[in-house]
Amino acid sequence: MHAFDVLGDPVRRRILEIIAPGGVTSGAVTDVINEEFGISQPGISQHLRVLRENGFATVRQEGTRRFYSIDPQGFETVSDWLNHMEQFWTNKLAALETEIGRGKRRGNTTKS
Amino acid sequence: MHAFDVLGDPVRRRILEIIAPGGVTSGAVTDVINEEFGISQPGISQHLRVLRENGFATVRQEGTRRFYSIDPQGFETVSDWLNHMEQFWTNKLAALETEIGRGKRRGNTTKS
DNA sequence: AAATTATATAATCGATAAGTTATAAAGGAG
DNA sequence: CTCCTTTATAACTTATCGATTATATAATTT
Repeated sequence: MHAFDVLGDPVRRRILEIIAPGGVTSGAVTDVINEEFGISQPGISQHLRVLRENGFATVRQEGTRRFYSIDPQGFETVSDWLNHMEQFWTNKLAALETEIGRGKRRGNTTKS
Repeated sequence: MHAFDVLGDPVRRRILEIIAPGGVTSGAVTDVINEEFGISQPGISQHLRVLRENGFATVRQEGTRRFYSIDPQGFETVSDWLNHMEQFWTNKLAALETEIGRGKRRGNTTKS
């Protein structure tokens, strides 16, 4: 499974947000995800597995608990590809914003 | 379909690379993708549609040809989320690199 | 007008991902 | 040792995605 596919799932993106501070137990993740998405413990465990196996999460086991943290590895792949493409879309975006900033401003809220 | 899912497909990522310079015809895209992935014209057309409908590509029609270019919009979504998460994984990455740079390799537990 | 070129859409099919329920494994508590 | 707790895995089902073939649309050429 490609790194982008891993991030394609909203549950997995949410899990990454939850474990971002680091050292979050599987159970804590399960509580939040179950509350927000209504999916079962095994379903969540499988998402955690996907994150592990694709270098987005690391685990530290302590007794019966498993503490999850973000693994930067997985992010590198997506970051690298985006950086590779970035010159193209950021140029376009910058050009677009300049255009807007010049002639046709109406209700502009941002100072620059 | 979420922006990350759009980028999850290798064919679509390749198409974006191809149209990155801008003003590339559907036919030109088809030639390259067909050569590299061996998939048919309709298959490629459908990928172009996904890119269009999700704000990753724009089209300019001229006669019977359609010229594709990158639309920065789609990238913004993924970029925003990654920036939102970035502090967590870049900190970790930086820490990791510093550690390696100092030659602290004792107790190495990387899975590789 | 008919044929050709360029591209998109429709219908369909097979693979796979994401969920479910049921169960296993393994560490503490009583 | 037996019973919870915590987490993971297995087996299965269903929905969705990506491909194919066939066809439509629309501009251009003959």
